[in-house]
Amino acid sequence: MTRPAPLPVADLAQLHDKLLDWFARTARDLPWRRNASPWAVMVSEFMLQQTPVSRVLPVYKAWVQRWPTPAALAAESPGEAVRAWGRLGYPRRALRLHAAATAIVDRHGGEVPSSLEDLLALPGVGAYTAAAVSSFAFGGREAVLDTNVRRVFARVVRGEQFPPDSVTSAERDLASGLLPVRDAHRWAAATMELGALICTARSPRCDACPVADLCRWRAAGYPAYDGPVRRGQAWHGTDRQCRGRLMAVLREAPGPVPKSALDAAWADAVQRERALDGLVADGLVDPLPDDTYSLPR
DNA sequence: GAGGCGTGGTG
DNA sequence: TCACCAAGCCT
Repeated sequence: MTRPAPLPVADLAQLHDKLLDWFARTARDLPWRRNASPWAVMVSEFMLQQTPVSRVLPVYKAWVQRWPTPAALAAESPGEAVRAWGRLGYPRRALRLHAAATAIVDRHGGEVPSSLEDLLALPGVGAYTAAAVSSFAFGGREAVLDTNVRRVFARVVRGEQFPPDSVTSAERDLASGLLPVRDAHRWAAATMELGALICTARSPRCDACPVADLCRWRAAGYPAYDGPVRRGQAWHGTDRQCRGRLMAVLREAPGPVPKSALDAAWADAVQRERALDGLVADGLVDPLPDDTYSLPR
């Protein structure tokens, strides 16, 4: 695998200046960017994992109003967190955010920790979220590698349409090497914003791109992605769809539901039982002694 | 490391 | 229409 030549220092300086300037002029006014507390930033990052901004906005606002601190969330049942998660998807995130709040109260006196190590030790916090909270909540200088940043760097620096399937050490090294000495947290937000709004996966708006003149993918004539075929996520008829139906029944009920209510949500009994067992194993559903089911208490 | 895990907007 | 895609994490 040949590596692209490193970006000349002059080009790197231009990249920094142009992108930071573009971001300063055009950044979206998102609530978690408006002097939000570290906890609010963490809530937004959990919600934004694999979920678009537009769908996160209303749920985020309700959450930070209802649970303005880790202690406030930790004082509730995990089931309330799952219910308030609504239709954001991946409800295990709600469970993990609740567990993270509890850990923050237990281990950090109720204050979101600022070190990468402490953040990574929290449930539901991986490499991306730890770096994002460090950067956006505390102004830390960390390489923030999300799907947007990876695509931007693949194109602008490596000259390729898409990054590899999973994060490589080469990508981490590249991202670290590109970090500006100052304003690294703005750089992180700017590269994410460029990927989200301009350098998009399907139809990039190169005419509006502030660094189009530096982009190696553009200079190379937009060569098509040359790598393994990426598998789409199956959905119709899968256990995931079934789990979603069962969770919807539980979310919408005010309390425990009879087994019959779950049975009515999915026809295939074998698959339904398997999915329900999985939800119980995940801690998303509590089977009660009277043969009813509820969100975890 | 590959696969499982929700949901809805979009080209 | 219907795959594809979206600020990943965990096992």
